[in-house]
Formats: sequence, C-alpha cells, structure tokens
Amino acid sequence: MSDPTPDISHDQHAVRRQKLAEMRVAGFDPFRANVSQTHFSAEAIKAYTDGQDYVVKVAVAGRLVVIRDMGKSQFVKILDQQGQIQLYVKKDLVGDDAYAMFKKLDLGDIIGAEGTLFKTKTGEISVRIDRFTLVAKALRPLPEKWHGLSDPEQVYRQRYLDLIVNAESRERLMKRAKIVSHIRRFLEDRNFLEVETPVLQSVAGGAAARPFQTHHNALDTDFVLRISLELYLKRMLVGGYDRVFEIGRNFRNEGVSRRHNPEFTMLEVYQAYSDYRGMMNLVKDLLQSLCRDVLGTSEIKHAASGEMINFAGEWREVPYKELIRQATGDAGWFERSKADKIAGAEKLGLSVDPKWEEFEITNEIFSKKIEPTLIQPTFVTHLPKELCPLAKLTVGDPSVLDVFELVIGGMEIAPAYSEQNDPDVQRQMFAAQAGEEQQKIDHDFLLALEHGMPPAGGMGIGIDRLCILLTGAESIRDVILFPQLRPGS
RNA sequence: GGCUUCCUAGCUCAAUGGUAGAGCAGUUGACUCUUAAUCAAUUGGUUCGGGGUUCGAGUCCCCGGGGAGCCA
Repeated sequence: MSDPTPDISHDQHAVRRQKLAEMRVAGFDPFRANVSQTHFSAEAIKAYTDGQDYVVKVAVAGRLVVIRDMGKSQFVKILDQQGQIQLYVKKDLVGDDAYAMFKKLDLGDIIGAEGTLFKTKTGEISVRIDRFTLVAKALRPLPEKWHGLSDPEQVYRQRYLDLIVNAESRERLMKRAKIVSHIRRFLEDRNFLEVETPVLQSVAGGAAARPFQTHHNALDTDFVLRISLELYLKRMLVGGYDRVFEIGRNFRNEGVSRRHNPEFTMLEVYQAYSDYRGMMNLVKDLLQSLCRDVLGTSEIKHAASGEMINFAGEWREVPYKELIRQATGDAGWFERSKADKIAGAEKLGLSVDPKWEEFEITNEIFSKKIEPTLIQPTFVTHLPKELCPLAKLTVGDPSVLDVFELVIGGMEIAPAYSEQNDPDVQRQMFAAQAGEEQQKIDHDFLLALEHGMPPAGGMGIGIDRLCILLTGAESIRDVILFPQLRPGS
C-alpha cells in the first residue's frame, strides 16, 4: 500500500491550505478574527523612550515579512502602511500553546500583536509580544525576500506584491499620493474650488487626440471619453466660479510608451481676471512648495541625464521663436519658404513629411531638438497660433499666443494660456482647426462663451509626468499603480 | 504598426545542441537578542503555447501569446 497522505511539502499553496484547514478543524477561522491597532509601525517606534524598556504598550498589525526563528524565541517583522517593525516572541512569555501556534505562521500572513516597546542589544526598537492573533492567512508565498519582484510584467499586473516586497515602489507611489494631496491643499488655500465635470461627452474637446468611444444603452447614444478638462471648466467660469480646478482622468486612444498611458491624470486650473503671466507665478509657487513640503529639497536628479534640476529662484523665460532661431542658426527662419524650412529641418537630421504644414515642420524642431535639452525649469512663451485654438493672440504679434509651456527635465510639464473669451474669435479658431470635421466643434461651449466668460488664466499639469520628474522615475508605469497592459492569459 | 530583445522551480538567476542546476522560499531537525540570522538534511520542472530541423532542442528555425527598449 502507498502512503495515504501524499507529500505536498513542495507545494507551498497546498501546505498553507492544509494549515488553514487544520486551524478551522481546531475551531479558529483567521478570516473572522479581528484585532485592534493603536499604532502604525513608525508611530510605535517614535513612542519609545530611551531606557524605558517594556513600559509603553502598543498594538500593531501588519503582514509578516521576515521570520527569524531561534527555537524557543523568534524575531519577526511585520509591514504596515508606514513600513516595518520588529516583533520579539518568547515562548515563556506567551505560553506553550500560543508559541506553538506562532511557529505555524507563514511569511505573508497578516497578524495583530500587542506588547511593549523595547530596544534590542543591537539597538533596534521592537515590540515584545504578549498576545497575537492571525487575522488573515496568506495562501500564496511572497516573492524572494532579498531581490524582491523584478519581472516588470508581474510588478505591474500584481502591483500588490511589488508594494509588499519592493520598498522603493511603495515609497514612490506613496509620494505620488502626497503630491496630489499637496496640490489640493495648495489650491484650496488660494480659494480655488475643486469641481468634477463629465467624463462621458458627446464631443471630445479641449485637445487634439483620438478619443475612446462608448455607448449609453438607455439613451441609445454614443459617447466619447474626455481627452481634456478644459471646455467644461471654462463653463464654470461663465457660471461665476472664478477659481476652479479639477484633478481627473483623461483618456487618449493612442500608443503606450514610457511616457504615455491611455488613461492619465490631469490637473487643470482656471483663474478669472488672471492671465498666462499669473499662471507663471502660480505654477512656480506650486512646484517650489511641492519641493519644499513634499520632497524636502529644491534639487532633483534628472533620471535620464543625471543632471541636477534646480527648482529654486527665478526660472528661465524664453520665447519659442527665439529658441527656434537659435537652434536653426537662422535669424529669418519664420520668413523662409516651406522648401527652405524642410531643408533646414533636414540639415538638423530630422526627417520631414512634405505634407506637413510649415508650423508642423518648425514644431518638429522644437520637440525633437530643443525640448529634450531644456532640463532646468524653462518657460517657453508665445507659441505659434496654430498650436492652440483656445488662447488669446499676442497684441503686437498676432502670429503667436499669450501662452507658455513649462518644460522641465526635457518634458512638457505645464502649458498655460491667457484664455480666449471672445466667442466669435473662438468660433473662427475652432472652424479653422476642425477643417472638414466641423461636427467635432462643441457648439454648447460656444453658446456658453456668448453669455460672457471673464478673462482668465488657465493651466494644466500632467500629474503622471510631474510624478516621473519629482520621484526620479524612469517610466510612467512606475508612478501609475496599474498601468495599462494587454489582458494576461 | 515596424525593428531589437526577453520569457527556465513560488521568487531571483545559471545551464558549448549532449543526464535541467543554485540561492531564497517550502518541508524535517537544532538553537531563548536575531539583522539577507546560523547549522544539518531534504522536496520541488509541461524550460510561455504549438509546430519544425536533428541521433538528440531550454539552446537552432517557423507560427502564436505576453513583457521591455527603440522607432512611427
């Protein structure tokens, strides 16, 4: 006869399921247990007073991530939102039965523990356990404790594992949460009102991008997912909300890359009676306060080049046209013929589609040859009028706009405009841009403008890109909890 | 969408076209202040899927899936 109990010692899932089954037979269901939590790990460590061992009582809870078993005592570590804390379990303190149960715990199990704070002889503040409870059994093993999880696919698909075992990921994504929270507080302190506008729209306006399409069954109507927040926030200005902002998801049905995710988070801010120059001050104050209050430094290392980006002091301001003249070495660039511009762009090593408009050829030079070199914070001002139909033309040079684009680390971080509020000019700009796609014009927005929109400055920040910059990440996927992937098998 | 490249134990990684291995994790045992704890023993594989070349394929070729990088 063969052994009636098969050897499952190699199958960690089966071993853990068996332990769970044995617990339930013994009358204990870990998933029904509960526990109190008086301190997070970092708070508990702070609550310790030097020399006062076994005085302060704490109740902590978290996931077992380290077990060091020394027979009749163990040092283990649990992980919670604030990090790790070490627990010390002694057989003669918790009793034989409880100790035997503790020995059966696995890495990954979630426990609560009560005890007193003390410092080990090597100086680590720890909790000496009086009581503990298993509150959730982990039926799957944790990834490797030293190298963590490094397969990028698994990091993104099973982000929860990445957060458990990779401290840098945990901290980077937590920093993102703090950045967003700080932005809200900063704007609210300046009397900006946070509003929420529709994601499902009939016309995807405010930007040039291919939208996702969807369908509302009850209304039997097709909708698109928004590609920008702009046109609805301006309706708020018409409605008399003078300072508004929204932090929300936009969707663009385009490629996926290190810098693009199909859904991404935008901040847009509108301030009545301000203009693009007012937005300059606002965005500089915002970024400098983020550096000070969230990062604690005004210098950040640019991941791609290794150069230090300095956010302190005044920032460089330079007109778009001047940058183009410098890059091409041609003071008369904007008066050249299309053929000359094509030749000029090719001389810089760019390949140009002859179907492009002249401003597209010039802008190719800007995005390929100039933007990547702008590592330090730079306000590029007065972009060509063809690049945005929603801003005001500059008085004295109607070929450009009262706008800037803030470039940092070679990336567009924040565009800002003096917002167009003349309904007739706005209609003409839309018509010129839409060309044969007139049906994509948002006529309801134009109607709103005809009711009168106060002059305003408006600004947008791509939160994901901002987080790439501020956390030194290399990819947008590293600052998005669940970046878009193909459905896995 | 195109080019390049990767996919091996739960995880991190090895393996000239010639018997698929190691560390961690797991299992068993020792150890009442450990720090990637230590010591002894030990289990574990549809090498992403399918096909082909070959006496023989994790390795070479083709198709498919997924990831990454560059380009569009």
